Amino acid sequence: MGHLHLTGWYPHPGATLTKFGEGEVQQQMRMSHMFGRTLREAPGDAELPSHRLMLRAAFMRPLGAGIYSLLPLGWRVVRKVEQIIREEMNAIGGQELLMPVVHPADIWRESGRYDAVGPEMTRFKDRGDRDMVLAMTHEEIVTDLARQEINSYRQLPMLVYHIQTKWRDEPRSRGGLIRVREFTMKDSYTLDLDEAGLDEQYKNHWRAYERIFRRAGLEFVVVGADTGMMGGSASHEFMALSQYGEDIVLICPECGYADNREVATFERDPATGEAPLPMEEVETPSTTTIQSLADFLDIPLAKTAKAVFYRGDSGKFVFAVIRGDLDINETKLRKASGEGGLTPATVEEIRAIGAEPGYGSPVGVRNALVVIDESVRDSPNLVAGANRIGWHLRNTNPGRDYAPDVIADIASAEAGFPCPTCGAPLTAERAIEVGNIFKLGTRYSQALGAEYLDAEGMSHPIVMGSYGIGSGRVSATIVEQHHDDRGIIWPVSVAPYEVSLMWIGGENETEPQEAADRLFDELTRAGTEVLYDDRPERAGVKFNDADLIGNPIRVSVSSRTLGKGEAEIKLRAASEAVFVPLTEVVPTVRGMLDALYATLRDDARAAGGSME
RNA sequence: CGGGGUGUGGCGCAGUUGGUAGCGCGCGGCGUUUGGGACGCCGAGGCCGGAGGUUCGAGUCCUCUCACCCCGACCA
Repeated sequence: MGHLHLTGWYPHPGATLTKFGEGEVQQQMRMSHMFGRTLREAPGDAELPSHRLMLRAAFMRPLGAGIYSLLPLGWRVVRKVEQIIREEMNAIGGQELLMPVVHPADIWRESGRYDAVGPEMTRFKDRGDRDMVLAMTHEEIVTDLARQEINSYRQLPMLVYHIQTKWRDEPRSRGGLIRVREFTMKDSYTLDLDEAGLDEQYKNHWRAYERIFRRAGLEFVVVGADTGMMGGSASHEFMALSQYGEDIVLICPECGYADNREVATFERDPATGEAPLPMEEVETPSTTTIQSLADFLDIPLAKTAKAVFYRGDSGKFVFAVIRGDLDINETKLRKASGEGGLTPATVEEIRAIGAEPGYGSPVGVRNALVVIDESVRDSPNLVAGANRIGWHLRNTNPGRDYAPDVIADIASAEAGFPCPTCGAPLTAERAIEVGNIFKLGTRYSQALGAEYLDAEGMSHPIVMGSYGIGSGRVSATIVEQHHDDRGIIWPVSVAPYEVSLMWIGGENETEPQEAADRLFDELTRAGTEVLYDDRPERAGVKFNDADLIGNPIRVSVSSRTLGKGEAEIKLRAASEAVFVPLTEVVPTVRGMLDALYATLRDDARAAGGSME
C-alpha cells in the first residue's frame, strides 16, 4: 500500500519507495539484495547465545570492544523495540526530544559529577581547549533544560524522554549487546512539584515498563535496587531472568518479595540472649580461614566472627565484622560506612591498624571504622581473631571488648535464606537488567538551580525522576529468552519481519518462483512485512537461514505444494507445518499474526501486577 | 586493574625438531544437481596482529607492544 516496487527503472532492484510518514519500517526485503550475510559458524570468541546468534544471523557486526554496528535486520529489531517504548512513553504523557551526546564539562561540574564519576566517563578537549565529555546519561542536561524552560507550578508535571546514544567506557564490556560501551538508551525524566507528583509518575513508568516488556515478549521480575551514585530515594529494576545475567536477584516464591542482591534482606535469627562469658585467648595454629578455625575448635561457623578489611575512597580504613556463616554485602557495607567505594585492604594497611590478616578482630585495633553486622550484635561470645598469628579469642562481645562505630545490616542474602516478609526460603536467580526507574528527588534540581514558583510565589526545587531502558540490551535479552538450537524465535512484535517467504526448487523451475513472487506481492499488499528469500539456493540453505533469522511465520512453495495448489505455512515456534490453498495464504497468515500479536497485547493489558 | 586465553584468507581451524603457508566452509566461473547447509573441475584471496631481536633462514625461538575474548574487581 503505497509501496512501489520499482524494479523496472529504479537503479537498485531491491529498492522500495515509501511515502514519508507512512511507516517507520520498510515493509519488505528480498534476501538476494539484503546487506549482510548469515554465517554458518559464529566467530569463536562469541559465547552467549544472543551474541552468537545475532552475529550468525547478520543482525550486527563488531567494530571494537563493546562497539557494534547494527545491520539492517538488527536495526529493524531495535527500532521496533524503540517504537514500542515510544508508544508506551507517549501513552503516559511523555514528550520526545533529543539531547546531545557531547557535553561541555562545566554542566557536569555543576552537579559535582565531573569529579565523582570515574574513568567510565570519557573526557576530552575541543579545539578551543575546553573540557568536554561524552554523555553517559542526561540528568544534567535535562535539568539544565528544565531550569531554562520551567518557571511556574502551572507548567508541572512534565515528562520528557529521548532515545539517544550513550558512551560508558566500562572496565569490561562483554556478552555481545548485553553489556556494551556504546549503546542506545531510552531515558525519560519527570519534573514534578513534589514527592506526590513524583510517586505518580514513578508508578506510571512502572506500569508502562511492564507493558513495554510484555509487548516485547520478555519474562521479567521487578526488584528493589540500590540507588548507587545517582543519589535518590527509591529505585526499582526490571530484571529479565537469564543464566547469563550479571545481576543476582533474590525472589520469594511464596509472597513475591524480590530484591536485587545488592539490597536484599532476610529474616534474621533471633538474638540468643546468651550471657557474655569472659574473653580468653586460645591457640589456633594454621587457622587463617573461618572454615579451618571452626573445624579446629569443632564449633559451628555461626559461633565465629569474620573480619573483612577495606580501604574506603575517603582513605578511611573500614573494618567489617560479620558472623562466620554469613558473607559481607559490599553494597550494604559501602552505605553503612558512608564510603563511595571500597577496595580490599593490603596486608600492610591491615597491620598498620593493629590487626593481623587471618587472625583479625576489632579488639585492640586503632584508626579504623568498625562496622559490625546485626548478626554480631545478636550473637554473643563469638570466636574472633586475636590479631596475633596462630591465636584467636573466645567469647568476644561488641561493646565490652571493642566499640563498634556502626551496627548495620551488611550481610549478603543467599538462596535458601528466609524471606524477610514471610520467612519462606528465598531463591536466587541470575538476571539481566533491562530497565530501571529511579526517584532522583531534588539532587540535580538543587545543584543546578532548577526551581519553580508556587501559587504563593515561593521558589522550590523541581522534584525529579529518571527512568532508563537500553534498547539494544532488550533486543539481545529477547534472544536469550527466545531461541533454540536452530536459531532465534522472535516474538512477532519485535521480529525483523513478520514472514519469511521462500520458493523451493531448481533454478530453472519457474512455477515455484512465480508463485512465490505472487505471494510476495499479495502479502505485501495486505500490509505484511515480508522477508522474501528469492535466492537460487537449495532448500536446506533457505530453511536454515529462515530458522536462524527467526521470523515468526515461514511460507514456502515448491512444485510439491503447488501440485495441490497449496503453500506450506509454518510457525517458527511450532514443529509442524500446515498446508493451505494459495488463495488462503494471505488470510491464514494474517490470522496467525493477529493471534500472535493478541497474545502479547493481552499480556500487556494485564500490566500493573508487579506493583507493590 | 588482577588472573587466564587467543591473534594464520570473509568465517572456523591446522601448521611437526626453525627451511619462505595449508584444510573445511564461504567467494568467482563452468557443468551436473535441486524439500533441511549438494557434487565435480577451474580460479581469486594471506606483508601469519605490530615492532625489535636471535639465526644463513622465523608463522614457529626471545623481548616489547597492540587488539580481542573469558573469569574476577568495577558498574547505568
